[in-house]
Amino acid sequence: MGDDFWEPASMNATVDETVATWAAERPDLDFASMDTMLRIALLTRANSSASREPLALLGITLAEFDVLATLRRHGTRAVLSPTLIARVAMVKPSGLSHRLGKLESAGLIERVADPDDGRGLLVRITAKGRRVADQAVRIIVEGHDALFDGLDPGELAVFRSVLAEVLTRAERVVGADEPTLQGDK
Amino acid sequence: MGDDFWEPASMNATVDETVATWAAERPDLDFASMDTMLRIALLTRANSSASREPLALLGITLAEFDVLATLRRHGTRAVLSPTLIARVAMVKPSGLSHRLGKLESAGLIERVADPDDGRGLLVRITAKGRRVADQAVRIIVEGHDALFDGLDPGELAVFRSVLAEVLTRAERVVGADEPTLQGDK
DNA sequence: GCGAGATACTTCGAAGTCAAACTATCTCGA
DNA sequence: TCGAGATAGTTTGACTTCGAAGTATCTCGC
Repeated sequence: MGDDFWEPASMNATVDETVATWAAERPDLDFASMDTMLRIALLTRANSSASREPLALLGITLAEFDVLATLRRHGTRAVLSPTLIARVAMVKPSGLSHRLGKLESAGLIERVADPDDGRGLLVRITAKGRRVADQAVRIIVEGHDALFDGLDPGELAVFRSVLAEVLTRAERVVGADEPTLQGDK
Repeated sequence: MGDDFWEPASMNATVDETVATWAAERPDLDFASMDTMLRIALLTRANSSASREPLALLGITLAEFDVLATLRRHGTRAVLSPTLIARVAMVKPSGLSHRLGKLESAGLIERVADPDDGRGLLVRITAKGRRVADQAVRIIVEGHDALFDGLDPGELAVFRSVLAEVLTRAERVVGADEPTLQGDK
């Protein structure tokens, strides 16, 4: 093989190439599942990439959107504790403090003392934060829709049911060693 | 709704809850695609999590496995340039230097000067690196297989074809703004 | 009441990645 | 042959996240 067989290459082609080279070196293994999981990983990555720029225009990162969205979708006047937000957003409390700090500096949220618990805080989204969240979620949803628009409804239904099943299995695997699943790096 | 409705919660349930709360607050938007993409993102995350521990037993991280695997699957005596590896592994050259440094310290790879290009290096996997890569890929493949084992072949075929189509679309979207796709944070 | 242990959140330090700057070398036209 | 511009790889600095330690406050049995 030459060694410039690597043009920019599409993601689908990258997966094909990866699996093909593995299969040639390790004919004893079946790489069909790896093929699928590689595509899923690349899809996740591409999707995150695609969101980054439009969100940056709104002044937030995807990580910050996660937090802002959690607040926004729980209602206009909802107040949530950092602990709760961290659990839903699947971030460690230590990481959340930083995100909340940035969101607060940007005037998108407010932290106030919890009147019922001297240790606790309550996080509330501001009017500005609500506007940003509403614009952001529209962008996110449009991006997602573009990926599935026009696909055969029957095939899509199968896709979703298989996905749910696989996710259930993945959970069981992770949960086996580790009661709470978290971070991937 | 109470505010302790958040037990550990399964990933599928987390997605259901997220989409349901969004739908309640923004009935003007359709969250079906977000539902699917959330599950895909969580699956990616869970899958990475699941690999981390077994790979740690072999003394490598998932990121290092990416590099080691790239070398391994290109043949026992293949020598690749860092630039090529970075492209295939979709890492910036700056990030790759660090990974190669760690792999070299661990004795899993070697970097030698490229005889044909004074600027370049050639990276070669060592015998030890090959052993680690072979053990690691078996672990990875077994993990992937567990996610799909026993599913209906017809449904799986549909799942894979939809996935490939969606990945193609994702690529087009990203590629529109950005010639090379990369990093997700 | 009181004190031991649990819980809420933050801060600090370590690790990993990217962008940008830097050094060295190569390519190619004049 | 020379030199301008491209290319290979590393280094540095900024940023983000996690784990662990730290501070403050709550809970509950005595």
